[in-house]
Amino acid sequence: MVTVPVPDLLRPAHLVGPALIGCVLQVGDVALRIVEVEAYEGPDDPASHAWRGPSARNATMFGPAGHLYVYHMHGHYCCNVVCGPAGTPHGVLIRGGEVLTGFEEARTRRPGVPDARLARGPGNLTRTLGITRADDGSPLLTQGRIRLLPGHVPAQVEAGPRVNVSRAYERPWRFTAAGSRGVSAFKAHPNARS
DNA sequence: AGTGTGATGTCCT
DNA sequence: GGACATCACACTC
Repeated sequence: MVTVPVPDLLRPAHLVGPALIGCVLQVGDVALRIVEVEAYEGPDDPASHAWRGPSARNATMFGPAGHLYVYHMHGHYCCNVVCGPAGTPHGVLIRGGEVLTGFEEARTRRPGVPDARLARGPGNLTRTLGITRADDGSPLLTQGRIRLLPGHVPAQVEAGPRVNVSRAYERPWRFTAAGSRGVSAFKAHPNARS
C-alpha cells in the first residue's frame, strides 16, 4: 500500500474530501481509517450549515482550516474537518471509518456492536471516538488529543450523491473507499425521490 | 416563548 | 419501503 499525506486543507472541500479517504483520525487511544466523507461548501452549497451565514452553531466552520467542527443532531454528534482559507466555511463530514487501534475502549463505548460496524455512520463514528460538542474547534494538526494523520491509499475512491440532504442532492460530493465495511448505507432524502 | 427541523440510527414489515 | 425517538439550534413571532 502507498502512504498518503494529510492533504492540503486550504483547497475546496470537494477536492479535500477524496484526499482524506485513507487518512487516519485518532482520538486518544482510538484510531480509525477514514473510508467515507462528504464535502460541504458553505455559501455556495444549500445543503451546508454555513449556507445562511455564521451562527452560534457553525462558528468553527468560519475559522481556520485544520480544526474540527462538531454539531449535534437527532441525539448524535457529527464531525467535520474544516478546510479552505479562514472565512471560507468549507468542511468535510467524516461519515465512516475502520477502527485500527483502541478496540477495547471503542467496544466499551459501543457495547454489543461488531467491530466492523463500530464507526459506520457519522453518529456512530463520533460515539466510537468519544467526540462531543465539547470537542468543537479542536485543532487536528497539532500534538493534541485529536489528530489527523497520514494513512494508506485505498484501492479505489468512488463518488456519489450525499446522504439524506434535502437540497443540492444531485452533487456527487460523497466519497467512499470501494468495498469497505465501514461505509454506511446510502439513503436519499424524500425531496430527491421521484 | 413557541415552533419546526434535520449532514441520524435503529427497529419494523 | 417506513416509523419514530430525540434535542440543540435557527427562525419567527
